Amino acid sequence: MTAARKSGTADRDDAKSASVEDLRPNGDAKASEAEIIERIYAAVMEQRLPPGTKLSEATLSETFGASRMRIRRVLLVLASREIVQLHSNRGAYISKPSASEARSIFEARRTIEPVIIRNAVERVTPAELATLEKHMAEEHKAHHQRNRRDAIRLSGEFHVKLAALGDNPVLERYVKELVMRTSLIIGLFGAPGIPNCSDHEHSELLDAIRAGDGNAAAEMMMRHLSHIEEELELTGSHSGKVNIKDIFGS
Amino acid sequence: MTAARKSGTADRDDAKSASVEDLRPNGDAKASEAEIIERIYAAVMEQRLPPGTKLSEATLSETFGASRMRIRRVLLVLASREIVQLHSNRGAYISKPSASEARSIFEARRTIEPVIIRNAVERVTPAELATLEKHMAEEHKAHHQRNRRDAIRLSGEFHVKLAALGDNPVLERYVKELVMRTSLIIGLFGAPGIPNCSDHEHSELLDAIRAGDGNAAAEMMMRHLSHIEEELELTGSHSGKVNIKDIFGS
DNA sequence: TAAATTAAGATTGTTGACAATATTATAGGA
DNA sequence: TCCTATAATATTGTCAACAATCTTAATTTA
Repeated sequence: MTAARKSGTADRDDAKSASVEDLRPNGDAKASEAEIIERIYAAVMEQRLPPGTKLSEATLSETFGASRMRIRRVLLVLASREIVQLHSNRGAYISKPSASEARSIFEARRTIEPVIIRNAVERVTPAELATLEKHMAEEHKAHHQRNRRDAIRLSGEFHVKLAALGDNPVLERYVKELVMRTSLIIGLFGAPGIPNCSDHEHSELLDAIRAGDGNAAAEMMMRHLSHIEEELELTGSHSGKVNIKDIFGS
Repeated sequence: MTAARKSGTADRDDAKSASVEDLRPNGDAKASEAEIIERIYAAVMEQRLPPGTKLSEATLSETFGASRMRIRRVLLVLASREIVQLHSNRGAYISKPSASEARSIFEARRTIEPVIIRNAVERVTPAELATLEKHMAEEHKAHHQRNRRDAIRLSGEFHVKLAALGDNPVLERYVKELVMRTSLIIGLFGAPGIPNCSDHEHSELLDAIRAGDGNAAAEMMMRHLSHIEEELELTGSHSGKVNIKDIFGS
């Protein structure tokens, strides 16, 4: 398995350093299907499972103490959410969104999230706002401590938590999926050093919500998402090179 | 099975008249997984499978000549799209969206579809426009011939075909799912006689596209979706009565 | 008669073994 | 030495039988 790195094709195989065992230090207790999905979600959000990582049934089965059939179902669900890609007779791999898909995903987010935050402004309770503020504090902390993993995860979760306040389960689900896929995109197209989602902008979003200004909040969200996209390198040429640097450069 | 109708609880059990065999006159040739899903999609779109219909594995297995395992996978995919609902140990049923879910779905459509049609206006080719016009002619015809099933299906498909022109596979997929669920909503909350999606408004949408006026198209789409929602009876009280009348009243 | 209990039947959930395919390792030839 | 062909291994796909659960029918009891 280690020898596979030597081939320098660069387009096809990467993300072989990461393995499924990274899902947790020791996972042996049998987990429910939803729990397994949630753990894989978390691993993707923290970029512990980079795009292209193979998820073999046997390994997952061991890791989670679940039968192969159950793993199979999990993989099918993840595939239907476009988090993993199923290759016939070849197994399941963490999705590698193309630059084109990335653009579609960001357009989708710019379409949906401003509407959600506008609803959230109207409906948010002081308690919910406090929760968001607490979340942002953690985010800030992780960012300053150079805790990359937590920072990435929390940054994404902020959008998911916000979406939960929009009182629309349908759009909420879409945002959750899109945030997840954005995490993959950042792994593929994000510059290594640069923070992908500045918590300062999250702070401004909260300001607008606190002020009860739906329009400002929606506009800020739009800008925020555009900024994230702009910091990526979606210019067609490379397709799977950047993240290799990322892996070795950290 | 026929005796089950006698119970008059009205909230729980309905849609027992429709059965899985309605999926096609005679389906025996073995179909691929995607084909099975597509056929069930079509049946839902034409309201041949009303909300609440049970999809038993054995019957589906026979109907499509597929093994039970394959049927199981199909049902899982449909469940992940929220077209069917899986009850543990009790089987799969065509989803019955609540009034609240219905409102969320329409809000989602009003969020997404105007953006898509705006993109479509910019990109549409004469050939694609001709296809849409042809589609609308069929729709018109079915409507005038009082061909309820085709009218319903074509009306939904119009939105799906339009979404395909938006050059955003992500949003396109969401629209497809939402249109499907809208079909279920109309089955549950739609008034029996009234047409649910006047083809005249589709015609106006095409006019705006033809004129290259993105704003007008987007606004028209917004109005159109609002009209569809307004023609439903989403006022909380009833939950599964209207469609019984629908079934018997036609 | 109606409600509750029990038994029979049908449906779903799960397991393990087997078949088909892909991947890797080995051997042979230019 | 490098490339090709072949064999061995590992992984995924499928099936059929079994277990668990729910639904329905029959039976009993108040």
